[in-house]
Amino acid sequence: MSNLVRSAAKQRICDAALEHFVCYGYDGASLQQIAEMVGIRKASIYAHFTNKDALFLTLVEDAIAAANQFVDRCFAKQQNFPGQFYCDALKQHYQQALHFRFLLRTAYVPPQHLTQNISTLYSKHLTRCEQHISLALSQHSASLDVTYLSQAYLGVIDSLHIELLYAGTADFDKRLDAMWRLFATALH
Amino acid sequence: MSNLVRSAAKQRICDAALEHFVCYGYDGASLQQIAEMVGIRKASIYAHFTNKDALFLTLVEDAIAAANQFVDRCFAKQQNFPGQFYCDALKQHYQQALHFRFLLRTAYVPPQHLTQNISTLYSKHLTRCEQHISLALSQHSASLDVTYLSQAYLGVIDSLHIELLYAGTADFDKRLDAMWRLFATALH
Amino acid sequence: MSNLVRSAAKQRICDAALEHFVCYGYDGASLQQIAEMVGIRKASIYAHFTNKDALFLTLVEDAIAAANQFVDRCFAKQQNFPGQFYCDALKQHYQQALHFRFLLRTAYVPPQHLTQNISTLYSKHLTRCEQHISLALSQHSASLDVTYLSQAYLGVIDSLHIELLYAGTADFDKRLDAMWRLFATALH
Amino acid sequence: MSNLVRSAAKQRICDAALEHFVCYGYDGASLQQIAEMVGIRKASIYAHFTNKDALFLTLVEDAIAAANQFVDRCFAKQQNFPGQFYCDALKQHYQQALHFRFLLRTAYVPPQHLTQNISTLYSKHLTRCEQHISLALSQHSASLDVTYLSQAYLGVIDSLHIELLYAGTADFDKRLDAMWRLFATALH
DNA sequence: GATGAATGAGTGTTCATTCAT
DNA sequence: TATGAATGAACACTCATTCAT
Repeated sequence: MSNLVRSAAKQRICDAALEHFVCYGYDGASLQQIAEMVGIRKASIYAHFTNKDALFLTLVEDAIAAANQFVDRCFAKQQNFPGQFYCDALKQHYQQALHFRFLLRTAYVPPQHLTQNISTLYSKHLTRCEQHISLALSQHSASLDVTYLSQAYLGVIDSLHIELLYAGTADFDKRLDAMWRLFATALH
Repeated sequence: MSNLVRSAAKQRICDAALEHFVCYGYDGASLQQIAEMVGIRKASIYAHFTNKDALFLTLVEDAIAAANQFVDRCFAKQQNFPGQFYCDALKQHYQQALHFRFLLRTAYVPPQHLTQNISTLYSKHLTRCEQHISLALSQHSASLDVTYLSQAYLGVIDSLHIELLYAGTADFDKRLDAMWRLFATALH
Repeated sequence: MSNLVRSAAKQRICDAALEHFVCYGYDGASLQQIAEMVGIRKASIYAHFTNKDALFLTLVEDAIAAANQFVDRCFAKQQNFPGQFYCDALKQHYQQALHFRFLLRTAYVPPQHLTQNISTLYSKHLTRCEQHISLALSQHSASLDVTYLSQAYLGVIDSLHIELLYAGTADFDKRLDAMWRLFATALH
Repeated sequence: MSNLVRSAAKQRICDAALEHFVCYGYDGASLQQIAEMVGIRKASIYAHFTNKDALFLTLVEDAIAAANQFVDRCFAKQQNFPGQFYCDALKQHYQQALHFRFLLRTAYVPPQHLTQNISTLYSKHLTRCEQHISLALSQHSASLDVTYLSQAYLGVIDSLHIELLYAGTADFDKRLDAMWRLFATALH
């Protein structure tokens, strides 16, 4: 949001850092190794970010922004059932979007000293998801219990997220089928 | 499994370490601080555990064992619907059992170099959960689609876990109501 | 001496650096912070000074020049007793002239690798002070032991300097009264 | 005061650090170089001191304690004039006692962030000096203006200190003669 | 079983300085 | 004249681990 334009060098640092943080988490990550991935010296990172926290939080903000865009795009599509497109798109999204993997592990298990910041950012994303599903449900059928179903949908989403986070895409389809069948049943 | 009996000193280290790991995770934790919590010197930890990994994995095994006991006990109870007791007990369990919090964050976001070990241990717990719910479902009604509902139940559980991990117990009841209503609907 | 005229930017750097060095000393000072005070980038300092040493020594020279001017002006005044005006003016001078504070701490405790340079510069100032007081003493009364009293006067000055350096102006009057009474007694 | 006994290794660190700090000051000093002087690794210093500040402040406390002992011993001696022995002993003390050199530069020009601590410690030493000279003066002659002469004596001391700090022992005798003659004159 | 002392490797971070622009 | 980016060197400090006692 703040940095619409990012220098090539800065972006390369972000890309490398994202990959590294996905792998090792905040505490397990090392600026030295990130610098090596980029092909620069560790000190050069500080020409672009004031410290490790700033770099990490930049990635969090990026990931949140991308997550917002993703959910917006999914709910903008024409779909048979409320929220179906998002669920169906999750698997491919997880495989392609590194920042999504980053966001999952970071939102659920943030570094202790950044818990507050990250929670504030992520909760906004959750609210946006809730608004999307609420609207879609109310448009789908006037007789639905929107409050209950919205909560249930968010629970379904979390369930799919965890499947990806814990097991990757291997058994995702099975989980998706089960959870969606659960949700679709409740829609009738 | 290996240590049925544990010296008082060793147990005190485990207790402190558990609390510390829950707070900071494997990489963010420091043996120095754990020793301080116990009131011993850092080097003394090595009189009980060969290294940080061994201490951590001991806690993982403890947590898994406790999780197994917990799920066993829950499914041993008389219950109206399959798996209902476990869901209802989660909130209090989370508040009381530190090893449960530990297990959640550790299973979903393990330290990179222990991913394999932890996954192996946790997947056995998952299998046990699956067996419990499968049995309960088949005993509840012969006409149920056990395979589907078991998967759905595991998804529901994950959803509740994440609610606890991310938001604690604050909004847990809302999530529990929604997810259980979803599941109960599918039982009919 | 070298730069009779100084660009506005260069002078602003000098002003900020002086304040910063007064506060933190050579080793404790950071060009980064000095640049921030001026509102420029760190690299821009190098458009005006070849390095940190050059900047620092420029300030030393400035401070010495100002100290010379100050002692010259003081001894040019009509005064009841030799050197009295300088002593009386010290307190206000310390409060107003940052370069005086800078000179005190720098002359007495210089950075190790510049000790020689600074000592050379400052000793010239000391000699000038000695000449002033010697002349004033010999003009005051032909019967005075000028050599002894000059040395004593320099000692009195150092004593007042240290009072300012260590305790600021809080208890300066008390020290000034005592030292001047000592010196005045010796004049009779 | 707190550590009556100090392990040999810890004392060797103190000795090396004292010498290094005398030479380079707090900000100019490096734990790496101190460790090299001792013949240990940098990290080993932290087995004895929690950080650089703690090491430095230990030396300050040592130096203050030694300064207190020194002034006590000097004023315990039989002397012709109040405070004469201390003044006469300063030169040799400066040559022999590294902690005295350390105390001079540290008390007059302390590292910014420790100014408060050091000032508190040093001012107690100043008070002790003042009490010594006050007592000696009042015992020397009932007709003396003890308040004025005590202040003057402290000024004389500062003057001698600065001579040592700035010029070492080279011209000390000249300064001592002049200042003491000044003070002795005032005693009559 | 516990610890004081030590250490090699590593941390994030700051430093003064350079250089192409 | 100014600066964005980079860098080698150094910084204080923490890490898990070892070992003699």
